[in-house]
Amino acid sequence: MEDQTRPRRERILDAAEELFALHGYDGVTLRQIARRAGVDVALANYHFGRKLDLFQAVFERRAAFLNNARREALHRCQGEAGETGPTLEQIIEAFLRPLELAQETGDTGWRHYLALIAYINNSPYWGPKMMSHLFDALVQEFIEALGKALPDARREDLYWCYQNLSGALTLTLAQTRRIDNLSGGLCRSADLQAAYDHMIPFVAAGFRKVCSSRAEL
Amino acid sequence: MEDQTRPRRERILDAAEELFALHGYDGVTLRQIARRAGVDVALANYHFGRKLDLFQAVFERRAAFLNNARREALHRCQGEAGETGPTLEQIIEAFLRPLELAQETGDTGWRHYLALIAYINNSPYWGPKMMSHLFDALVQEFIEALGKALPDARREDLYWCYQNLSGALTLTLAQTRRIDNLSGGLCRSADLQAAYDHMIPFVAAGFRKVCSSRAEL
DNA sequence: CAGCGTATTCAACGGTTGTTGAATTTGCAA
DNA sequence: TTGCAAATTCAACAACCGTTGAATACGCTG
Repeated sequence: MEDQTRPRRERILDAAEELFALHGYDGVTLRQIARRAGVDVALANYHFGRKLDLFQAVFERRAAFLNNARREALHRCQGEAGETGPTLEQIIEAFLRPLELAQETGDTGWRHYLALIAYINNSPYWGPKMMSHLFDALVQEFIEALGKALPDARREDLYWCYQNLSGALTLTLAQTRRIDNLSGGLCRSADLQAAYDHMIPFVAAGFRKVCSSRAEL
Repeated sequence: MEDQTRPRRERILDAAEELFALHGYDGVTLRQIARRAGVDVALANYHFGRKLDLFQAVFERRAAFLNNARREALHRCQGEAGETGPTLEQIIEAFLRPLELAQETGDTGWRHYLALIAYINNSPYWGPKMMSHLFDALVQEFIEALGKALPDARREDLYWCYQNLSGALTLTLAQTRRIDNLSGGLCRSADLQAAYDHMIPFVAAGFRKVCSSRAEL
């Protein structure tokens, strides 16, 4: 059920990550988590304290790594672009590809982790409590870069476009397999390369349309 | 807390709708719902049976009305367009505007209902169980229409673009107020007209970019 | 092997959950 | 008013929840 050689503390995080991503915070029991980790119930409390602290520990385990990967991708494309700055597509690519890479790792934990991010980002309850603490600084950096690539954009238009990007990304991270059913098997949620290969030009075209000079809405 | 003149059965649905939208299925107690409705716990079971049946009753109450409104909007723009068929923007408008209209009603129940739709659409657990039953027929009609407006589009590209549209819409329906914080008050989640006025050209440009003739990804 | 701190389990607690059957109230027809 | 069915409440059930303190096992240093 779970790799019995890993340290128990990690196994609890793994199990919590997966189950929280699938059923949400209230849909999962500490006893379910413990059973999946092959561990006694009380051990979760011993290592993490209250249930809510375990929930947050799951986020913090991978947050720094993920933010660094995305920030480095942005800085790299900025460095390569030089004076003129990177193109819209390059910025969006820097924002999205690190996620695809993480999802395609052998470590399935990343898939669960990003599905969990999708869960809180879409939740009116958790979203305000957790998203800004985790991602605000990084997102503002990207919006800054997008503004330079679209010099005529109004500030508010950039934020609305970012919300559209964030929503499209969130649904892909959630891995609901809805597109599998809808397309009759023609598209598969698990085909992440196809997902991002379609998302990047889609989103870039949207930004350009809405944020180009003197665009009338 | 809740309009005491409405029939109790409706008040239970109202309370369930609002609380489920905010906290999800497992995050809400039948006792919380009953208290909010000003009613005894057992009454929910009397009217709806198990908790899961109440959950589904919430969806079915407004599903037919919503699907009819969107289908009529599509048929209307198809009728007006005549031979050539409606433009991409007109189809997307028919898909989205009925939602904006519902959200802007005095009836706040619609806002909660659509936030609940966002919750299940983004959930790996509920999505497959509920979305296709509720919306598949309607969505296929829209994809059909989109395919006619983009005659060179490959079938799979249409579905991937629809997923991007669905994601952007879902995050807006969820009403998480994240954009309010992120933009420092410049944009407000509650400003639905601004949300849809930005979403429609954004999405239309994305479809065109990805689905136009011989586009290379 | 002794000793000691950490990791893990055991057993139990008070509180809450969904659900139910019986009792009570309500609304309306005869 | 009586009678009867639908609506609503009351009281209680077994099951499960998160959490805790004490007891046990483990892993290391001396």
